[in-house]
Amino acid sequence: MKIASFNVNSINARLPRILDWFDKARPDVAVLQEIKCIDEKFPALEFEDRGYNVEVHGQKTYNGVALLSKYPVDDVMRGLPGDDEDDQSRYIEALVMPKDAAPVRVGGIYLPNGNPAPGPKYDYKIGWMKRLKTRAQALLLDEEAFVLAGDYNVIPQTEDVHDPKAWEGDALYRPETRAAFREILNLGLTDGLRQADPHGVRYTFWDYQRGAWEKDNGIRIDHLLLSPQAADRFKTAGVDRTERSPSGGSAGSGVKPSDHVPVWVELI
DNA sequence: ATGGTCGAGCTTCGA
Repeated sequence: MKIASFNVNSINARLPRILDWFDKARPDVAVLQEIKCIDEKFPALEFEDRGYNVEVHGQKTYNGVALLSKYPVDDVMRGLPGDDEDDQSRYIEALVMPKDAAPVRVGGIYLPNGNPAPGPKYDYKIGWMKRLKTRAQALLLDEEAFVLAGDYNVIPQTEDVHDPKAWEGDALYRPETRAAFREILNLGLTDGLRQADPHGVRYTFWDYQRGAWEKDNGIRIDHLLLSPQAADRFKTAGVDRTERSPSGGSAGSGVKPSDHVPVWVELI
């Protein structure tokens, strides 16, 4: 069972290229971030044609997440609990029920960027991370397999950034940010990409500016966190780096890439 | 050398 996460930076700006990736990668479940559209403008038919059940938590212009599953889903939750004032569409969760395997709960995450830091946007980010920790704690009590996948906007470790000095003080790399991420991991979750390749440099994002892709000036900010029951079913995980190439894809050639690439984990 | 790039939707903001 393959579970993928992809920050698409607008689903409608590069739909052919994204569909081309789906046809190649064939994830059983995918969570998408920064779809940048309301529910009604999400191209659901194109995914339903490929056999996916489509759940969307959209928003005009900014943010927006979706969860696509080849298997039936239940218990769909839109929005991260813990703050009734939060109207940003950054979280979607569902129980995925494969035919021949135990269910897996999948959470799709678009964690706030938080810049400039310090400031209100950074406070929102740290508050959101505390709410995510609370959600993870609640899910752990059920002792079921779950995967929290998405754009965490967190660079966990020094080896996850090309130039650590350049990122000092940034909301993605501040000590408080990394500590909040470690708190979530230390509940007992497994970082899927790290599990697949403990010492590998695997960036998932390259800025559009300053020739970051050409110079491989990347950062690792997209992550797949597994509950103990999901980690017991871990097979492998990876990063589809070629999707960042300007000419990547076949049906999608000529369509500009997202600034993120897909990440995925395979469970038994 | 203090620039440079995207996307949505409107002439700016967020990343």
